[in-house]
Amino acid sequence: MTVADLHADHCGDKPDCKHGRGGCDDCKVRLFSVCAALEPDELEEMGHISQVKNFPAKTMLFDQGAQAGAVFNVTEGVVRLYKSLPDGRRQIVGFALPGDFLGLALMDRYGVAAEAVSPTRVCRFSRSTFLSFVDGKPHLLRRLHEFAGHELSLAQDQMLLLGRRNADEKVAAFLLNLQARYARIGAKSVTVPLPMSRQDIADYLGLTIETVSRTLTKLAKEKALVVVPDGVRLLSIDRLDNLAAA
Amino acid sequence: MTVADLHADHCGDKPDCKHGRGGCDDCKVRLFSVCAALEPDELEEMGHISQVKNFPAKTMLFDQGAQAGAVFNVTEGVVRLYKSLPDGRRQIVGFALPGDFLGLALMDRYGVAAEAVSPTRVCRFSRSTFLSFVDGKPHLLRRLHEFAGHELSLAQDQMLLLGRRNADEKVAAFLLNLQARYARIGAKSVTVPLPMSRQDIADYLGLTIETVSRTLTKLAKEKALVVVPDGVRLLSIDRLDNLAAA
DNA sequence: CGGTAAGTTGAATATTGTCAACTACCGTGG
DNA sequence: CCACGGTAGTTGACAATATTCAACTTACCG
Repeated sequence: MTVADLHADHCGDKPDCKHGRGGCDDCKVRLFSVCAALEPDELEEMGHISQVKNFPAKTMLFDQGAQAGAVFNVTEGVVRLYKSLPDGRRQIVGFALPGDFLGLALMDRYGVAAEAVSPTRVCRFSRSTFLSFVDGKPHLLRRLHEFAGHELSLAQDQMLLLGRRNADEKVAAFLLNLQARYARIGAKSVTVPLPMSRQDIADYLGLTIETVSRTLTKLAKEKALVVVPDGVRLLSIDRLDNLAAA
Repeated sequence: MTVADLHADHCGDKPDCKHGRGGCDDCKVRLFSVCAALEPDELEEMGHISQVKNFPAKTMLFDQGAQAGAVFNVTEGVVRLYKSLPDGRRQIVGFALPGDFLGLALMDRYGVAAEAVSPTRVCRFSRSTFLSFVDGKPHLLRRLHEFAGHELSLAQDQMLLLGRRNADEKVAAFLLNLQARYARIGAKSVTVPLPMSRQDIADYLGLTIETVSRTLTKLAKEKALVVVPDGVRLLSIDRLDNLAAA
């Protein structure tokens, strides 16, 4: 897993394109994903019921409120998960990175919409097939539940951020958080790629695009970071940590 | 289940007081709680491993970050779940009502703190005992996972509220939400009890106590509601719905 | 009663949002 | 290869919403 995997190479612009190569055995995210709970024979079966699929940037994986026909395991790329108000205001509730599972709740409708931020590759499972697969595999269900618990915990952190932190703190926490998540999947670096737009960041942090931009400029002036193309380089983790202080 | 059950009668001020009476059979929240997934014999066993416990208002059930020694099923009362920043800022991430389960994630540490808002009664389970109990009962684990998925969905709604709604919309959504939750547990009424303080409401909505107060006054002036002791009476659901518009 | 905690209201302030102009970047096509 | 057009991002001036600080009222409990 490298920073390069934040962008899946894809076959032209076709949203689906099955690659013959690569089963679950050499899947780069297997150990971070729900699949790590599986025995070798189960993993084999998992490979049979899944379908590799590519989504170019800006394409939608599924829409909020739609019948949940499938669940997904992200293997490459970045996905934004969001909710919208009727008047167009948008709140991004999370960015899914390689290893993340979409449709964790296993509910019959999607609670959020999902769009590829960068070219994305996923393992796709029909929801009903996946449900049958899970049935009778309590260890997999336990793993899914662990993931859900983790998601819930992240959501609660984000509530604290949205409700009680100012713009500086929000941006600092966001960058450190993203850095930590990249590190977990093996892309440890002080240069944090930001494949998502300023608007995405704003909609994630409950700010406007202008405030995000100003805050980054301010942090750059303070020598806490440098804005680079499609990312930031963190200069003073201390300074940022201090702002983000959990 | 009535509005009265939002306050548990309790034995003096002792935080623990086992009532001999009442097993799971005549539990008022059984059908709303995780227990509804259980077979009669399992329910019987559940009764044996649980302990009824009372928490007077303002007492803490558990603290953020503490070793998760127990999980709880709330049967009466209201509990606030919150996270705090080092400087004292607080974000309430949810209010638990009768039927709600605390410690759903089954993680080894509590991610949030929990305090009784009103006198509260719970079924308490040692976490390890509960884990053993769940082990080998996939239908119960499924039920817990459903609850977790629901919690996650609520958390995402709350993110949208915190990040993208103004004060009026926040308060209106909060009141309607609470009314709907009371209705689900059988306390349907246009008079919405507010056992929690204005500070609690503010910390839940990402506002200050003054803004909450002003907003309620404003909505009262608009004849959308009337502020009554320990609650509000909703006069114009339409007007509030319009503000809260999901 | 008297004292404390909770809630309301007002005036001033501040942070963030809005609107608008401007700049940088990137791919396309002449 | 450079010009063009479009998108994304930055910056500035001003406005608005919510916060802060403070006074005051009300309700509650001993």
